[in-house]
Amino acid sequence: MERPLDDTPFTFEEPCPIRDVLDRIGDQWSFLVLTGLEGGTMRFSELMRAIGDVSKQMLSRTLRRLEEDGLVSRTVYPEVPPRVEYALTELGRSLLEPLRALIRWADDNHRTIVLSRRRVRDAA
Amino acid sequence: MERPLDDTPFTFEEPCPIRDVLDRIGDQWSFLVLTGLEGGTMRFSELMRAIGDVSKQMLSRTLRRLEEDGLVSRTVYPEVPPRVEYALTELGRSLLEPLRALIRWADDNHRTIVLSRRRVRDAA
DNA sequence: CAGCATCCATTGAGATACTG
DNA sequence: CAGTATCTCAATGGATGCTG
Repeated sequence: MERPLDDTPFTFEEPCPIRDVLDRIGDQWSFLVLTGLEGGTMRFSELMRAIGDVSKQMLSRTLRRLEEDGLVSRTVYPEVPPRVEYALTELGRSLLEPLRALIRWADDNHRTIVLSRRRVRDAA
Repeated sequence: MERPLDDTPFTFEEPCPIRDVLDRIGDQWSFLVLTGLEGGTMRFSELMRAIGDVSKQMLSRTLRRLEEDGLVSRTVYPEVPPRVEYALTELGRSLLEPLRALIRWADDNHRTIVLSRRRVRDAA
């Protein structure tokens, strides 16, 4: 919910910074795009191959949103055939830091989570 | 997508730990619940008030999943009226660490993101 | 109080086809 | 090559009412 229960006329753009950020990187692809660009500039099709199972539809949408948020830059080279390169901005790179901490945690604890899930399932 | 494009018979439960974790905390409420429990044990209705705009439906679902994953513990006191207390497990508390780094980043950079978004919108 | 069942609205995401 | 447009389906999430 963007709005509280009552209809107080909020003047802030976004009620909660963290929700806003998590909504973005929490979607299916933003995170993968961000980490995919970690190594440097990439073209649309390169990103597509790197991620593997993303449709151009979703990759396109995701990149556009990341660009809007200023996390990713987009450079079009007016050639034929067209070439478009994506890269992390300074802001995007800075987000990678806390993201890496999360990745590390996920790697370290995923097994435990899967086992916990299974235990619950088996009990049911 | 849980599966790659080809139909290689994967035997792993979950192909990608990070996606799996982000799917969880990336949903609308898990993150709020986790941080809500940061201060210690809380009852269902307390959590509800603390978060503010979550329905009991969603709070219930969220807690159940977090419990399944072993991030939150649930203790039922057989009283009338019933009392149920939720708390972070050791695992849950450990997740809070990298999460806090993300929160910090969000706080620090949210303004920049909002401004970037607006700039793009205004240009259009 | 806690929380499940049901129903409904919104959004996410895939497939496909078309364009500069 | 790098997208956009359209359509469709599945998953998320909200509202409400009922129960132990």
